[in-house]
Amino acid sequence: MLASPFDQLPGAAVSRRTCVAGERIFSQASRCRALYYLVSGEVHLLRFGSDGTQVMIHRAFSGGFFAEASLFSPTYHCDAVAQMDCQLVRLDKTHILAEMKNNSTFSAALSAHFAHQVQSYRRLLELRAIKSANERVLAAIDAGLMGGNIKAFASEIGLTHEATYRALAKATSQGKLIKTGRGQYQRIVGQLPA
Amino acid sequence: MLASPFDQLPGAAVSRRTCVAGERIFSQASRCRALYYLVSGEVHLLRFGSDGTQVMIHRAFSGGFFAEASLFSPTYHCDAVAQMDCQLVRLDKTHILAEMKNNSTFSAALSAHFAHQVQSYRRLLELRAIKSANERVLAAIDAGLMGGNIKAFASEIGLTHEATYRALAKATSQGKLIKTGRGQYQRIVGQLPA
DNA sequence: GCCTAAATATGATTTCAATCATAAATAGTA
DNA sequence: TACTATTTATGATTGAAATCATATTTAGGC
Repeated sequence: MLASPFDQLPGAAVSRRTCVAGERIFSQASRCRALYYLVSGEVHLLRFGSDGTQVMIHRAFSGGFFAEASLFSPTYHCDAVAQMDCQLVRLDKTHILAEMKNNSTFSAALSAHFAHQVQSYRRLLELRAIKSANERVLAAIDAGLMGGNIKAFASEIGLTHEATYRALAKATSQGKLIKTGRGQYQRIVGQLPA
Repeated sequence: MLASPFDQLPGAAVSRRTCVAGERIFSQASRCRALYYLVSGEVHLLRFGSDGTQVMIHRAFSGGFFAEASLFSPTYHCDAVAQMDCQLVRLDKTHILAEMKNNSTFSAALSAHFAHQVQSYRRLLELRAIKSANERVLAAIDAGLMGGNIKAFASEIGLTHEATYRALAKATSQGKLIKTGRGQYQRIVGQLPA
């Protein structure tokens, strides 16, 4: 089941595919022909700087989209790498652009979708501006960014995994988190700001 | 003259206003009724964290928009502060939402506008992930982010102004920049990556 | 079940931007 | 013009995260 507004698209625009862990779904600078909906699995969007350092630009989970912003771009501007076996829905770019012309409800919903993305990037920017690793990690957990993997979480919030592990350990010793298992932490809600 | 796609709006949606340097155009959490086009001047969008630190979320210059992403939000999620005397165009939110329903060309263009914003935030995120202050400053100049004021530039790229001045001085001494005046620097294009 | 690889975790050291301090140049203003 | 505030600029010190190193635990493949 596709999420709004893409559920309004004609059948010809939609096709299913699977990919295995580690697979590159598309690469930076390659021609952009589609965007994707993730049915299950996890996909990371990565950009490689001129010095070889990689930046995680987006983490897509089940029920999320990726590469939407490339709709208006002739080429992809990042790499998409499956972090595990994934089921995904391919949404053809030309069909989407056509639907936008014909269906104002669809384009209005698409605008809203992008506007929310803009806001989430602003929140991420705000989060990454927190200098203290300890505070940043807690704020990120409160923002619901810690899904599953600590290393990916660390990368998303702009810290090394070492600094993240240390912050998690410290917050746990301070009673701000409880450790429910290896790599599993839960926020003590009583500590949330009023 | 309004930039696309907002030039398609009916006259009733559009009104002009001016504001003076330092004026707060809107505040975080206040009701969102309009978005703005900047005819002349400069406006900063700032968010204040729970610890009091402020983050620059966006810098709008002549010919740019701000608060577009709040179109689908009942309240503003940041403060807008005029950095100098400004002329701006107020675009009524309800009119825009109505136009989106009726005019698919308008909504398609609006989607494209937001998609480009998403991409520019991704570029900013990538830029801010560059750890070395020296490299970050040069990358930011190459990305065309240095407009006018060094302190605002420093804030936009997530560095202190001291670190930014030092990086500018160092790059100048290394011949990567030329200093054309107090606070005025120009990139030596021969040094750009191939 | 064994072997390898990756994630989790923590210790030691270094590095570099933040911070604190200060000064000169400029802009604004009374 | 004199006075104040701000920006530009640089020096000294500090602190905290990056880096390097090394176990341990877990997951996955054969």
